[in-house]
Amino acid sequence: MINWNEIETKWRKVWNDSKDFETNPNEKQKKFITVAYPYPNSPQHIGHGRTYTLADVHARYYRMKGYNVLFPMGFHYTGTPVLGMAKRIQNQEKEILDGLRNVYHVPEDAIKTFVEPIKIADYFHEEIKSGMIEMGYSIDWRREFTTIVPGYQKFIEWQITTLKENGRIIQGSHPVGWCPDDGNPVSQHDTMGDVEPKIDDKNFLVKFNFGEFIFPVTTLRPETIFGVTNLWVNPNVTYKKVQVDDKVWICSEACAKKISFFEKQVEIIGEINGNEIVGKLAINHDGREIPILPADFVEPEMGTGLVMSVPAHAPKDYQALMDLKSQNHELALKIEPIPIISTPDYGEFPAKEICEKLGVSNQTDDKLEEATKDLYAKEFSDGKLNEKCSQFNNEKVQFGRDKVRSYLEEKGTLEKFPILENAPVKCRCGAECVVKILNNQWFLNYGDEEWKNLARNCFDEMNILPNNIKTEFNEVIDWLHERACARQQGLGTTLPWDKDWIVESLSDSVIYMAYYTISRFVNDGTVSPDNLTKEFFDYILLDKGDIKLAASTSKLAEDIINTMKKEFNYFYPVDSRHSGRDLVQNHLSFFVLNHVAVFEKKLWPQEIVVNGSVMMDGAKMSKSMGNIIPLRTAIRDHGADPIRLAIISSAELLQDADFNMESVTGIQSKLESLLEECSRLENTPLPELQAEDRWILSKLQSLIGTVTESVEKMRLREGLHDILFSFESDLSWYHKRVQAKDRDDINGILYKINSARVAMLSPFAPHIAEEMWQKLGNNTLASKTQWPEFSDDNVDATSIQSENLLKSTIDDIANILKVTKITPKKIVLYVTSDSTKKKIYRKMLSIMVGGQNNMGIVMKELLSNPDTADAKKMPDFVQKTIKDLHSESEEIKKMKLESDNFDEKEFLSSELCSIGKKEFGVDITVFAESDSDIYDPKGKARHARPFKPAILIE
RNA sequence: GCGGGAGUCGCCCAGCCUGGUCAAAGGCGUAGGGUUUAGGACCCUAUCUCUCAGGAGUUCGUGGGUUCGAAUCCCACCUCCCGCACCA
Repeated sequence: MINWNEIETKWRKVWNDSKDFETNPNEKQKKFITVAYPYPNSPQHIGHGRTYTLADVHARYYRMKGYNVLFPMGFHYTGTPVLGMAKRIQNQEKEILDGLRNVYHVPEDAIKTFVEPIKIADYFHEEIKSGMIEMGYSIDWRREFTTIVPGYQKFIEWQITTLKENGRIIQGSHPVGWCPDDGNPVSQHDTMGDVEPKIDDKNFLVKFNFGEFIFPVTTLRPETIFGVTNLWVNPNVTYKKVQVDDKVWICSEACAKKISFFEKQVEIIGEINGNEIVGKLAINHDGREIPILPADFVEPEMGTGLVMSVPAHAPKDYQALMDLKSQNHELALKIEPIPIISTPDYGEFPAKEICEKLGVSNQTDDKLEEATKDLYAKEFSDGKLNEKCSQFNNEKVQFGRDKVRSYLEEKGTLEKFPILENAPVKCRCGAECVVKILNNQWFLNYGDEEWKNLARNCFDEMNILPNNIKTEFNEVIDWLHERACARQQGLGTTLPWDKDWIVESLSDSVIYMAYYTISRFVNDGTVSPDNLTKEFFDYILLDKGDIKLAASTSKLAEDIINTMKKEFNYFYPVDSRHSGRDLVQNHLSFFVLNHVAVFEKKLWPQEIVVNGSVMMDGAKMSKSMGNIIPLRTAIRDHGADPIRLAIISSAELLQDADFNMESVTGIQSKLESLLEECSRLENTPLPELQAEDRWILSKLQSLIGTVTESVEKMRLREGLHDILFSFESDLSWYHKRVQAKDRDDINGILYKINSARVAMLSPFAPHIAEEMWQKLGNNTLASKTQWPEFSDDNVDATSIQSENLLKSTIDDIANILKVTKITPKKIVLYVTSDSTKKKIYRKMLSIMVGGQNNMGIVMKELLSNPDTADAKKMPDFVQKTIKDLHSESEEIKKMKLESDNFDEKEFLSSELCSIGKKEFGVDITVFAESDSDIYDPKGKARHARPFKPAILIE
């Protein structure tokens, strides 16, 4: 049994002592690899470990390739979650305390300090950092920071100011979930049951004129304004007369309350009964008179408590109208639905059709919900507005809706009426949350086409791994619009020009990688945060202004400024940014958008690597399921390397990785046996190479080639599999061959093979690879050795073909034995020696190497050449050979064509006899077709073809 | 609705990017054998169908297409999973 922790601690100390991962600029080419930093409100679990592990493998690989690799890390303190946690801890809420004690195993005296939000972040910061160190991540810790240290805040102030100066920030209003009691915005962490308040801002308020009053209704479908036949009011409800700014609205009391949060002056000044309104007329946007009718389905809590009626397209409206008609309601009898949308699968009156189809009985029928949902979806996706919609005639509903919306907005008859989609949402204080429209909010104007185009430009030239996620990025860029970049609470940096606001957490984490390049100077005291002025950053990061200005405002010596500037210029741009796929829609896209908004093109990011999440035994990890394994626990129990490999080997980049114990133990035993093997091997000279030696060394070359390619493309699962598992089958064939010959001189060859394997394993499993490397007798570090180079020269084409011949011949013999079920007494092989056949074979190779395999064409070619014209006499041979070659890969065909003919008879007699005897227990004799002493009682010899010996078994 | 991903030989899952070496790796299960006092663990062999000479047939969600050739490329359809914001 390996003591993983002991080995790992040992090698971590060696790395640490030699400061291998502390990276400063030098004459070598650089790679700047970064991962999205963690938010420290819980310990990291195996899932978090994935992104960091992938990035670490990447970093370690490039280090071995000879690059000067910078792999830094920071901690994202910005935001509100720890605030909510602290509040809950202060309230002694059992749920969170239990979680801290039982799931996260936080010591009691630490929990006591958690009433202070920063203490929570500090605790988990250290916890996460320790885990990263224990995982063996090759991070330059000298550059570490949190996002609330003064230096970083200076940087963020500079960033946000620069964005504002560049015209990227605008001001406007937007809706948030809001606790009326606390007077604060609420997010997931502030609500009971941790529900995210979801705001539907596709809901609109449309105003009708009603005498001196406004008669407001809400709708999700503003385009249906053209099909309104009447309005609905609940006759049993007492409505309020409400002074809203300079107008008086009639609406429900609930509505009055809602709009009071929409930045309006709201005052209830009177009452009016629903039935008082019934039968009266209101005026729509273009002056048409619309009668007001009674309906029971109208709920005062919904919207404004008033409804507009579009009976042609809204099943509820249709049914309510029918109900009234059946009561011979005088006004209702005069009303006919006005169809305004034509939809393929429906006739003129879709609402009527669907109500009749579902057999709706009256306006309180539950089936109406389904009918409404179906019809809305169908009309949205397939419907077109008709001529009743005047200038919007022929627009598809999905586009027309927005046009109608802005048309009405301009007329002043429509405004936004955002609602809480998942209401009721309760704040932790117990109050029911509402939607509040915040005015004067600051936005990053991601909707700006010119900005989007810069981002598209950047994406086009960037390497995105895996490549198929590129379309998703394009989608996100298309779809992004203004995004709030400031909040009123939480940790972070205040807006320099508006101290009421704090820079929002997703906006202060977009170009901070630049800060890594200079943070070590702040950390070691060379400069203090006060020195980091706007002019200083302008000069260092944007090459704006000049050294004199930077020096005078920052009060720093010019040579210090120049050193820092050089360091930034050396490491920037970011060569690779790693992150989980959940950040595609926000962080990674913002990362690009902000880079293109701040930096010139040569400093734009070069690559993004996106990975999927981690499942636990096939299930999603979650606290409630109790299947979260803290990373540090896992390291302690199983070792860092086995966990790294289990994460890497279970899925390709974008797929969800499944973590399970079997794979961990499987990997442990694999590593253990490799370690044992390494301990047995010594660096002895290579023996004189035999066929199988040349073959396995060729295979090693292709292993190096494929693993290198895999790692370059971050297909780490594939690469790791090739190193650890796929190559095993080649090795076992090699051992079979060697054993059949009773050889004991292969130590040097195995040493060479395993040295390459261990070196390639090093980025994946760095600790155990060092141990193996040492056991192989090296006194250098595996992590500092050169990545094995693929070399074409070491690929022996002949040995690959001959080994294939050997295997296929053995397969053929086994196949015959299986089918015939005879017990062999004697096996005889006949190889072709016919020079005509060989000539034809080579000629066919040359014809077929381009992909040609049409019998007619091949034959024509053969006959046109006098050397191979004899093919006419052996069409059977030609046909079978086409089949043989047809199933060979292009690569092998080329190899065969390029290499000289080798002597099949000699090879098979010397190589097949030993291994064949072992396999089948009888002697194998090999004849050439033309041998004078040939033993061929059944006339099999003539069937022999190149690389396809004829076989006789007795 | 919009967007993304997936559907493979009893099950899980690779292969698809870069078409031919694919009846298709690996694991599980199943069957036979070995080892073991027994159990377990381990090792070997077999595992789509047919076939007493290395062969043939039918398979990779469904239906088309491109190609000499398709699990792999293109189109359509069906089914399942995930994300849709001011939150890290």
